[in-house]
Amino acid sequence: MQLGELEKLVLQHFWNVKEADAKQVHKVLGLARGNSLNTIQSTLDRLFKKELLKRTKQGHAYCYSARVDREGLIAQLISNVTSDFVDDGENSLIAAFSSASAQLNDEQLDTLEKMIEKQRQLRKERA
Amino acid sequence: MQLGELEKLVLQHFWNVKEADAKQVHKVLGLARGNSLNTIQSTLDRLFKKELLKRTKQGHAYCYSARVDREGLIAQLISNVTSDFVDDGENSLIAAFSSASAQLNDEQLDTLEKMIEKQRQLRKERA
DNA sequence: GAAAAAACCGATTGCCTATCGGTTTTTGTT
DNA sequence: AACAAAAACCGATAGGCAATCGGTTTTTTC
Repeated sequence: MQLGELEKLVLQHFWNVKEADAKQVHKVLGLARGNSLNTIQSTLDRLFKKELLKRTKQGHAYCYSARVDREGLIAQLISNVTSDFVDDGENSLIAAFSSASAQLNDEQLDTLEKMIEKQRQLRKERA
Repeated sequence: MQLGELEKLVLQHFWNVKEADAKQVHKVLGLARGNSLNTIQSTLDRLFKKELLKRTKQGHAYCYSARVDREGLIAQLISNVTSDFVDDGENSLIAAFSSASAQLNDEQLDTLEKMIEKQRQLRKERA
């Protein structure tokens, strides 16, 4: 799946704003870029069809919100873009990690390992 | 950077074959898909311009070979596709790892950690 | 120097994002 | 119910990129 500039901006907007209708998004993003309300609406619709946004009819207008969080989208994008180069079996994200780790230097490997620990910690706290 | 189906096939070919000219690639990949030699040539040229293949004039014809290995390409693709969503600072690959790790379950975190160890081991052996 | 091989050029198709204008549908108000 | 305003929907255009070739020019090789 291919994301354009405006689509990316809109997604990021919804990681800050929880929910908004086309008009509101237009006010925040569209005006600055000189987009018409229609352009924003189309983009919201495209993102909805891509299942990256959800929406509910809020009386008058669709109220959109993120369907995936930033981490989820990143993971999905990585899987998409790497799946053809990776013998999956189960998880192309893991496989991609594995492959890409060859590109990291020692210091970066350390960093990565620390992040794994941090993840584990987070989960313990939530348990 | 955007890769099409044929481009991916060609890249994978060069991870097996070290080097080949258009004719040879066509014989192996093109005929099976019903592509003309020209189509293969164009694709090779596009990949060359994208700096994913290198080539040298081998007397008569260009002889192509991979400029990036599989791991390098995967890393590059991950960086490309995630860089807009990640506060880089230095390495968008690391940042992407970090973000995407939130999507892994405990078992997958273990797997990932083991891979880091394996990487380290590999490097020790090479040192 | 002529035939064959390879490279190069330019055009077409197909897919996708961006962008809107205009029309239809929905809603909210008298 | 009737109307005006708001929102959704439809369809069209433009631009970018992969895929695909035909045809022409340039190199090679006898």
